[in-house]
Parts: sequence; structure tokens; C-alpha cells
Amino acid sequence: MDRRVRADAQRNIDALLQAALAVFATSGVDAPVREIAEKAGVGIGTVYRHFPQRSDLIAAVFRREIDACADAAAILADEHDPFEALEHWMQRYAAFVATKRGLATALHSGNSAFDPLHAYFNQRLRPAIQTLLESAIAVGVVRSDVDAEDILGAVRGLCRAADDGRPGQTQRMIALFADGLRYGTKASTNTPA
Amino acid sequence: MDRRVRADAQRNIDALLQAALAVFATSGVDAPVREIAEKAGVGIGTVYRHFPQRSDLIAAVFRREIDACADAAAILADEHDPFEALEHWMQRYAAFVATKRGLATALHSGNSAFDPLHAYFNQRLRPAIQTLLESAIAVGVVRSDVDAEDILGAVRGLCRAADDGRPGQTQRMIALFADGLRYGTKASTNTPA
DNA sequence: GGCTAAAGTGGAACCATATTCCGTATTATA
DNA sequence: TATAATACGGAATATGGTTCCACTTTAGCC
Repeated sequence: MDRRVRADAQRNIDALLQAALAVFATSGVDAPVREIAEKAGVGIGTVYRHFPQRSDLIAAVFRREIDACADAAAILADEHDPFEALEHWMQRYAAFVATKRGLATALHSGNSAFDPLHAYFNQRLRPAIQTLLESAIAVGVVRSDVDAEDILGAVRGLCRAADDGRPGQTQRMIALFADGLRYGTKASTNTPA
Repeated sequence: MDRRVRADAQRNIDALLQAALAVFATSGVDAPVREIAEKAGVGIGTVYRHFPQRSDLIAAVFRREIDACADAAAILADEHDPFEALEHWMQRYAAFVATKRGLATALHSGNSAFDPLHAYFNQRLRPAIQTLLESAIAVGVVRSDVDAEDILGAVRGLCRAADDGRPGQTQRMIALFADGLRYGTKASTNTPA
């Protein structure tokens, strides 16, 4: 018998994470554990076997979302040229921030169970954007006086600012900001987006 | 029969607010309602008669503290000269901020039951400091390029910054800041505090 | 394939809290 | 003092987290 989780257990873990993501989006992070268990089609006992505390489940969902966002960087880098990859990732990150509003509140709620997530957040996301940014700078399509931190902060800020009426406003603002990143480069004669 | 609350009811309300203040300070804002009821010497039913929801009790305590802090301004204005009144109130406000750390967290926890408190906070505290500030400026003991917002923000900031080891550090920093307020005025030849 | 131990499962039971309900007690007026 | 409006206490109910354990499934082994 090996150390890896049994196939059925892994199946349930996946179902739980998926269900939790959906339920959190619908009912917020305060949704009852029972509701998530039901949606995943498992018993409550199963939830607690894999996530001893409610906060562990929340953290796992968040961590998975962080991973997905970070992993998107490499994929975008493959599929697009450096500037497009960078901008697309910024939009991707904005989507992440927007969706995770509720989770972020939980993060800052003082529950120390979430402390490790803060570190994880930086550990995964900073390198992701940094690689994209460095590529774009190296090729000369983005100015060299910005760093990863600038971008993460700016996008978060743009997400927070205004989102009431006009749909897609955040997207447009991020696109504008991205254009600002290439202002003054040798490629700046391109048509602005 | 008049519309005013009965004497015994008022007595219980007062006892509850006082007990809640003490319990929140000791056990945090998440303390059980029962604990507060017990400390106040009343039944749980009584708590809920006056504060239909747990958050109503928290809000009432906070509001009362805001009032006390705001009301202190007029009293200080009576008892001291303009500059001293201003500085003393800043210290008073700092004490308020320090004590209410836990409540402030609750405030920002996303529970919309606390939204009105934000407005109340500004509505009461801004005028309080503004009056003191204007008096001090009018008499020429404080420079005229600062406003109420500056002071509220600065004190909050100073409270947050460092509080670990040295006791009274915040007080000293606020005193320093207050001295900065009178730097360059005609009264600036006074001995610095 | 059948056997067995380890791993996993469901959900009832338990605990802690918020909140409701209502019979009883108190208060304020006439 | 009588009595109607108010208020009181606390048992009962509702809700949600967490534990427990008898039962089931899986994976290695023959």
C-alpha cells in the first residue's frame, strides 16, 4: 500500500474543491459546510477527513485559484507575444481579484489560519508576473522602470476603483494601464489598443 | 403612559452597554451574548428585547464610545486653552482608536449592519476636532494649512505605527505631531513640549 | 479471482451560539 | 389600588461547526 491518497478519496477532494468554489461564489465564504458537502455529493464526515477545519477548505480553494492564476502566466507566454501575454495576464489577475473579493475579506478577518496564504500569494503570483514582465522588457515592448509589485498593486487598485455601473470598465482601465507600460518604447508607434 | 422607556428598561440598557464594553475589551467582539447578559445581570431575552441582533449591541457600544470621544471636545475646549485642548483631544482620540481595534475589525468585516456607523463616525468626530482646530488656528497657535481630516488620519496612523515595546510611545509621537502643528506660528517661541 | 489491512465514507450525535417565544413580573398612570 | 402596557427571564428552537464510529471501498498480495 503506498502513501498516495486513494483514488476515491482524490475524487472526493476534487469534487469538494469544485463544489466549494461554486458555493462560495453563490453564498459567500460563510456558506455552511453541509451545503458544500451536499453539493459535492459526499457526507460531512468526508469533508472533515480532508479538511479538518472549515478554514482549511477555504484556504485550499483559495490556494487552488492562486495556482490557476499563476499557471496561466506560462500558458499565455506560450500562446502570445510578450506584450499580449502580459496584458492578458493582467486581465486574468483582475478576474481573480474580482471573484475573490469575499475570500479576501476572510483573509483579512484576523483568523491566523489564513496567514500562510499571504505568503503563498506572493510566492506564486510575483514570479508569474515577473517572468512575463521581464520578457516584455527584454524585447523592448515595455518600459523598464516598472516592476512586478507595481503591476500587482495597480491591478488590485484598478479593480477596487469603480465597478458600479459600466460593465467592462475595469477591463478598459487595465488595458489603458497596460498601454501606459509600453509608452515611450521603440514599439510605441503601434496602434494604441 | 408615555412613550419613553420605562425606568427599569433604561437601567438594563445601561447595564448591558457597560457590560458589553467590558466584555468586548476582555474577550473581543466575538464574545457570546450570554456572557454579556450574565455580566449585566439580565436574562438573554432582555438583551434581545433591546438589541434585536447581536450586531445592534456592538453598534450601540461603538456609537456610545464615538459619542464620548466627540463630546470630550467641548469639555476640553472649556477647560484648556486652544492648543492644549487640541492636543488633549488628539490623545483622547488615540486612546479611542487603540481600544477599539477589535471593534474596527468587526466594522470592516463586510457585515452591512455596521455601514451606518461609518457615517456616524465622520458625522460626530470630524466636527468635534474641526471646532477645536479652528479655534486654535483663529488664535494663531496652530498653522492654518491643516484640516480636520489630516489630524484624524494622522492620529490613526500614529496609533497603528509601532506599539510593541515602549509604553507611551504613541502618546509621545502624537505630542510631537501636535508640536508640528504649531511650528512656524507666532506662538512658536514657546518651549516645546 | 479472493483475502485482508489500511484508508475512506456517511451521517447521527454533540456542542456552542444566535434568536424566538411566552408565561410571569414590573411599572406607570388613573 | 387596579390594570394595561411594558419589560423580564430563560427554556426552547434554529443553525452551523466538529467529532465519532460502524460500515464500505480500495489496493496490494496470494
